Parts: sequence; C-alpha cells; structure tokens
Amino acid sequence: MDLYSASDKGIEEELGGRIRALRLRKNITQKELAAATALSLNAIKSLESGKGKLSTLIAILRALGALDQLNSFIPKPSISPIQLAKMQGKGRERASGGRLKDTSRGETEW
Amino acid sequence: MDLYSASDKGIEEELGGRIRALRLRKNITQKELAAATALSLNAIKSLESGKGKLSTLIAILRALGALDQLNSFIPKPSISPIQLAKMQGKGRERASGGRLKDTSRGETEW
DNA sequence: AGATAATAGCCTTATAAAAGGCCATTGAAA
DNA sequence: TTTCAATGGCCTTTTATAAGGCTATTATCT
Repeated sequence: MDLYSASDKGIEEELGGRIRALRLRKNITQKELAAATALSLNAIKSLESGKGKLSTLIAILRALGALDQLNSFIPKPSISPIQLAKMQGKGRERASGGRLKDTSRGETEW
Repeated sequence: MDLYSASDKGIEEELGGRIRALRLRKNITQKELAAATALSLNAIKSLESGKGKLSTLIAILRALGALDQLNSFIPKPSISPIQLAKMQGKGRERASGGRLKDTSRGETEW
C-alpha cells in the first residue's frame, strides 16, 4: 500500500502495526517492552494503535534494537551543487524573505 | 553521528533538525507549513525542536512531500523462512506465553 | 479442551503537546 | 546598513497522551 494514498490516520495505524510486528518478531510482550523502556503499558498500547509522542516511538525503537531505521528515515538532506554554491558554506537558516508582492512564492528548485 | 550512541533527547533533536532542513530546502516558512498542515505555528516550532506527536510528524512530512521516507522507516518486517513455516499463514498475534519458569525468555531467533 | 498469560478497553489523575497570542532577536533582502 | 519577515521564547487555555489500575476477552501453551 502506498503511503501517499493513505490518510494520516491510516499511516499512523500502519506505523503502529509495524512496530507491533517488530515486537512480536522478537517475541516480547507489551509488558516487557514497557519495563524495558520505562514507559507505561498504556503508552505501548497507544503507540501500537498509532497514537503517541515522538519520544515514545524513539524509546520503543531503541528497546527493540531498531533505532538504526531512523537513519534511513529523514536522512540528512543532500544538497544540490547549485544550492551548495549559493550558500557559501553556512547554509540557509531561514526560509526566503517574503519581500515579493506576489503570493505564489515561485521557487527555483535548483 | 551514530544514533545508537545518542540519547533519546539527542535523537529527537536530530530528527527535528532534519525536518527543518527538509523545510528549508524547499524554502518554506514555518508559518506556511503551519497553514499547509492545518497545524499551529507552535506545533511546527515544537516538532523542529524534537518534541511533538506522531500525527504532527506525519502531517508535516506529507506537506513537505517527504512521506515516502516513512517507508524506509519502520519497514514491514520481513520474516524468515522458518518462522514463515511455523506460523501457517496466520502469523503470531501475541508474544509467546510466559508459561516457562525461567525469566530469560530464551528465544529461538530463527 | 482447559488454563492462563497477553492484550483490548475503559476510568481517573498527572503531564505534555497544541492552539493562539505577544514580544525580542536576527537573517537576509533591498 | 537599514528594514522587516522569519524564528525563538514565553504565557494561558484546551486537548491529547502517559501513568496506574481494573475487568473482559482470547490466543496460545499444556
């Protein structure tokens, strides 16, 4: 299933399901995972149903030994050569000022 | 930097930073992103500092056109052939019963 | 088939995030 | 260098998650 075609809610549920699958593959109970993460049983249940905080997700991934998957996730964005040229080293710290009159914010992708 | 060696808090901040980088690469302001996601400006700020809910992360990734990164993240765990054999089709729905006396929960990885 | 641990679901209280607003700072455009 | 949008930081109220507990259901072991 393509994630783009799913609703946000659907994606949350899919994510929760994958976390659960990860846990079951290691044959760990929610209770054990709660103990390992110092989180409540409720927090584990909630995350597996798609709800929860980022910090909860991270703690669980660590306990499941799956933290490395965060590296493929949201990788440090690689920059294009031309952008690299524009920003001499430092890199942009703010989005472009909206000093233009138009609202289209026409951007040069490269 | 290896994510495993980082603290949970460090990981949250790293994630937030990458989201921000993603946004800046598109030259989108926090305000614009807030409008695009129907989230508050505060929610955007918070997420870029590492705090927030899963639903917030997903909404932002969608608005940034980066939802596909969720696929590399937490992929559907692939199962080993032997496990595939054990579970005839259905797949395990609960972690193994703790009917054993020991607490080690010695598991057959394969 | 029987027994029971694993999980779902709901409740209450505590804590954190989201929403909306205001002011101070500053990167970047002009 | 001047100017102002973009961002950070803090505050208050609202809303959602976390924590802790209890009961009902059922997958899985024996």
